[in-house]
Amino acid sequence: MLPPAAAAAIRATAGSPRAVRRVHARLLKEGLADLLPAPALLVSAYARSCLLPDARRAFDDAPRRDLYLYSALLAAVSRSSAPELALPLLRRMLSDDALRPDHFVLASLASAAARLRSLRLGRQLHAHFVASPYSADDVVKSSLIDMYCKCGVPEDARKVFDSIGVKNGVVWTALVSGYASNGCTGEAIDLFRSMPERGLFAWTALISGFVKAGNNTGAVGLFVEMRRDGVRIDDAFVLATVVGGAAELAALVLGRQLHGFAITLGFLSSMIVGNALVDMYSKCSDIHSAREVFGGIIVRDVVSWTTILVGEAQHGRVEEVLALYDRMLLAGMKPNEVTFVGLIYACSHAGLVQKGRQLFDSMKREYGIKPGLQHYTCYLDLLSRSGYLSEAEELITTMPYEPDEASWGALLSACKKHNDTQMCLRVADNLLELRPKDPSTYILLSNVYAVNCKWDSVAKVRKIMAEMEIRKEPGYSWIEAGRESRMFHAGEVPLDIGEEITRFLEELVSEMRKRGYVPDTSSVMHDLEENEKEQHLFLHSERLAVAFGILKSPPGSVIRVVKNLRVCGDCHTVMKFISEIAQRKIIVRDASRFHHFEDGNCSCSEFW
DNA sequence: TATTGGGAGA
Repeated sequence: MLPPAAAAAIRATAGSPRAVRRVHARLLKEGLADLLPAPALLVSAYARSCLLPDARRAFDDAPRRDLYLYSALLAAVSRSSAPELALPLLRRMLSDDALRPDHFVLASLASAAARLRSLRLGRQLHAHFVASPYSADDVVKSSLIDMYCKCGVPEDARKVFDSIGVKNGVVWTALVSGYASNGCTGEAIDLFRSMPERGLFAWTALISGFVKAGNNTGAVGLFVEMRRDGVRIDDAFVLATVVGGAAELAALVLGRQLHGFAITLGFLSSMIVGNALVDMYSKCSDIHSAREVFGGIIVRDVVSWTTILVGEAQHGRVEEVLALYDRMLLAGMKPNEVTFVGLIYACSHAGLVQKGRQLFDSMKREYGIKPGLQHYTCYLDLLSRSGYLSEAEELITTMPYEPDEASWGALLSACKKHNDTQMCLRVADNLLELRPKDPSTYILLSNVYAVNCKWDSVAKVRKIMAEMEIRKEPGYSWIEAGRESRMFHAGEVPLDIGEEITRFLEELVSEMRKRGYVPDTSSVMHDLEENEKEQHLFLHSERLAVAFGILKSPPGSVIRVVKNLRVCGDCHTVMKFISEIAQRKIIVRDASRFHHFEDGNCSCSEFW
């Protein structure tokens, strides 16, 4: 038996990699490392220090594999970034060591199934659990509740919930969060209100569920209510969550208020709040404040670095992105798969083919990260945008993933841009076969076929659109004016100030024409006369919003607009003209990136 | 000896 003092020493290492290694070395030297329960304790200690490879090694070095050892490693694996590794471990446990899973093992496996979103595995575990001697265990039940919610079937979670006699806080919050994140707002609120005690944990679960379901306005409202209720904010999770909601809403005024609030509560140096604020400022087009907050985070992790890096990338600041990456490596930080999405994306939007190629290679070679479909799509975009069309086509057919709508779409826009007619038609046919979901893809396809006079294909595209009842999602844009935000819909002139806006836009257009503006109506899908098409463009929502902004804000201030779709080519041109004529900096966040318009130019260098 | 719920990046 391991002396109690030695067991206590292992437990006391609490998340410090150096301490675990030191204690492990001492145990080896004193010949205690194999005494039970040292192996299981070491596995857990390594796992708590985020040293999964070391935990695995400790597992492999153990003289005997028992349930304790398995449950320690399974708990670590199911919490890790690769929960799928729990499955081979389970098979090994069942066949090589002939061990039956107990409630500890079942709880961890259910949590792995939740993270893998594997309803099949989850249901199998549930069946096994019900037939096992542990079928009354509430910890496994809370894990199953979470699994059903994460797999999108909160009604099944409810059945497990109802089977629990005395419910603790974990059980309640698991289901509240599950209802909310699946968009079952009413159920979430009802359950929340019927909780015997509503602590910070429950509020955080509810609010984060709202944010996950995209109900950001609701989340902010709940946060206000929580404050009114006088709930003490002991930890920073809820702030990070609600700041994330403000980021999605692009609500800069609200975001600034939350920032001030974080300072008041003393969470300014908190990493998770800092990370959320960096993302919020970046999504609210205020990249300067994002940089400032990033500079103030004392202990930065890979998420902090990746957040600011992706922010700079979306704002088109390639030099900053590459400089940040160097600083990140110098600081000893290991980039992950998200970091590489940001890096390759930045290179793609700046046409840095060699640099992007080098990064794509180093991801696998130096960091052992297997490129995902998203990486291939970014890389494909980089090659094809920069004119390496045949290499891109070769890549799309040889890459280890089935190309999706985004991959073919990227290739199609590129060969359209580079006027490779034959390839355009080949790619378009492939894309059409996928029966894309995104209406803008059909617009692109229809344009490509129309330009090449493939009228039968144009007809086919239109027929599919009609069949699938695909209509282009209506465009809308919003802009913050004072404390509230104002929304503009394409083609709809607001009653109160519409006249003022249209008059102003007309003035702008006539000045633009003097400077050489010719409307580009190729993005208008409808069968209309040319002047009617121009009228359509004239009322695109971002123009209404920008005109409103210029009219209603102090001269010289920055105009920030958010749009739900991508800006069309013509609006992009118009924004450049307006920034020059009105002498205003205009920042538009569209569905894919940011455009900073200033003195007739855009930060995206025509890459979007 | 171990197990469950809320958090930040695409």
